[in-house]
This record gives sequence, structure tokens and C-alpha cells, in this order.
Amino acid sequence: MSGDKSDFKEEKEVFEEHIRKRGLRKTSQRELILEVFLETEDHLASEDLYWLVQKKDPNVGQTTVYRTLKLLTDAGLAREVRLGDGRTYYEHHFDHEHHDHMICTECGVVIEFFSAELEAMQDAMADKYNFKPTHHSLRILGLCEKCQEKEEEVTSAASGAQPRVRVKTTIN
Amino acid sequence: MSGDKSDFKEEKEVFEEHIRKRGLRKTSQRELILEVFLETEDHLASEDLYWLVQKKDPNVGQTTVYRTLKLLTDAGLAREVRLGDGRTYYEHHFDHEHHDHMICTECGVVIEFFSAELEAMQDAMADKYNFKPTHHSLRILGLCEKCQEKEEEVTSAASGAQPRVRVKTTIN
DNA sequence: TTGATTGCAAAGCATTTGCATGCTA
DNA sequence: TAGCATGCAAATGCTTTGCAATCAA
Repeated sequence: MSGDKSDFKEEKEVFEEHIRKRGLRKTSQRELILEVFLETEDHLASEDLYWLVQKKDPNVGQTTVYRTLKLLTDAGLAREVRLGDGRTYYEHHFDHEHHDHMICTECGVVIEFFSAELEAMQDAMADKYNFKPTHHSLRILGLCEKCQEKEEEVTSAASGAQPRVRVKTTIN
Repeated sequence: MSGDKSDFKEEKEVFEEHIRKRGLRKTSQRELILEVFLETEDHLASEDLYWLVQKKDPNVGQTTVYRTLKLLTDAGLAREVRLGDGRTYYEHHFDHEHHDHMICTECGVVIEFFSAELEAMQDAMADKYNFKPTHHSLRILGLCEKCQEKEEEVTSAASGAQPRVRVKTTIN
């Protein structure tokens, strides 16, 4: 950590290094898209990023955003994530340790988690099949805490009968 | 197991039961699609199934296949799988124990595997976050045994140098 | 200058939807 | 007969491609 305002110096260097190595060109669009991307939280759909970029410069085209996201992926700054709907999401990849996702099928919230044991076990499984893993993605679908509550409310309201005490496990 | 020729009696019963319960209708198309689906191997894209069905009855429409696959999923006979490209694949779900996938990014081969420990550990992780898992999908991407070999050949051919002994781990 | 990059529009691809017709229960 | 199911065509949603104009090196 160097300063208060996020400078993303390292990331930008990585990007420029990548550009240089490949004989590509540094353009204002690419700079802008990178900046906007770096300021976002995790799991941004390509199109969402497009809208954010639009706000800052309405002249940037959708195509450029899509292309630049691929470029960022190549550069190791972003990582493609498929959450299960059709879309492609991107998350930060530079200096971000690997993690997996729990996705609430009710509200769509995405919880990130990491387990070294899980990782190790997966590698062991791959080994067993002489499979050489490059990366993996684990998605656990289900209900987040909040939505389990709601579910319960609905259920008890629907069943109508015994007004039993509901174990409320509030969060936040 | 009852007979030599696959009758899929149980599956068909499940399907008809589902149809009945929901007040839906048994149609020749649905019967045909179910039959073709049951005869396939794992991981069939919706469109592939469409072509297989077409062979048997060119009058069946794409839409019906898509709709029926969803119906089979509802009935618990099929399960949607997303392998990472845009498509939706389906695999048998009735009487098929759960498993995960290793996908070769080179040749596309899909290896199924299962590990009770992995499952347990995932549940434990979910628990930690008060997350109620309904299902999950674990995809390990990498190189299958065969493609690792090819890779090695290319590499050694490219480097050209020391003609070292290559450890050949042939399968099949 | 040169060729990478852009942005528009059009194309692609898998999937979904509207709707008139058909068919099951 | 009632209304679910079908199949066509059109629509959708996300992403990619073609291409002439633009711009960085």
C-alpha cells in the first residue's frame, strides 16, 4: 500500500509491460477501461463495465470494452468468470489470491471463499487421473443466510398453521 | 438391471409420473426426445440432442427439444451442466450419482470423478458461511494425459536440443 | 508512414418467446 | 371441447467480426 488514493501503479505497469512486449499500442480507451476496471468490485459483467466506461467517456464503444477485457485477461490483470448465466464476468486477478464462489440462487449474491484443503484435495484428485490442472472453478449454489430467512417466512406464512417461534438468525 | 435391450422402464415411469402430477400431456415428441436422451452418453448439448432427434423424426422442432430438456430437468431425469463455453449441456441424473468434471482444454475430453471427501469439505465450507447449498459444480481445467504427451513432443521438438529420453506414459 | 485500434453496424450463436394450429385428456 | 403442446418465425441477449476511418509509434 502506497497512498490513499488508489494509484494502481503496479497494475498499470503490468499492463504497459504487456503492451510493450506484444508490440501493441497504448490508447486512451485502454487506459480508461483499465482504470474503471481497477476501481470496480469483483464480478463485473462485460456489459456492466461498458456502462461504467460510458459514464466517463460516451465515445468508447462496446466492442472496445470487450476486446480490452480480453487483453487484460491476457496481461494477467483480469480473470474470466462464468457464474452460470450466459454472461462472462471478470474479476481482478493481479495480486488477488485465488478463491471460489458460493452463489445464492435467490438474490444472486456471490460469496468468495478459499480453502487450502479443498485446493490440495483437488490437486490430489487430478493427480489420480494423471490430469495436469491449470485452473479450476468451484461454484456452490444454494441459499445465502438472508434468503434462508425469507424462505422460512414464506413457508411458515403459507403453511399458516401453528404460529411457532421462528428462529431468527439475523445478520447485519 | 432387467433386460439386455435398454428399456429405461424406471425413467419412463418417473417421466410419466411427473407429467401426471403436473397435469401435463404425454406427446409423441416428448416420448421420442426422452428416449433419444436416455440412449446418449453424458454431456450432450441441447442442439446435439436436437440433431439426434431430427434423425428419427425430422418434424420435431428445435424449440420442443429445448423445452423438453427443461422438463426432463424438472422431472429429475436430467441435469444441466455448464462446461464453460456458451452452451448448456445435459447429463443423466436419474440413478446417476453426483460427480464433478475435469475438462481438457486441449482436446475437450471430459473426465468424471467423485470424491466424498471433497463433497464433505465443500459442505463444511458452506456451513462456515451459513450458506445452504443445493448443488455445486466443480470444474478442473487442464491437460489430460494424452495431451500432456503431445505437449511434451512439441516442446522437445521445438527446443531441439538434447535428445533426452522422454518418459512416455501411454494410456489405452 | 504503417499497421494497430477504434466504433459502428452487421453477423453469429444459443436460447427464448409470440402465436396460430394441432392434439391430448 | 378445453387448454396444453407444437413448430415456425421472430426476438432476444451477449459476444464477435468486417471494415473504413483513425491514431499511436
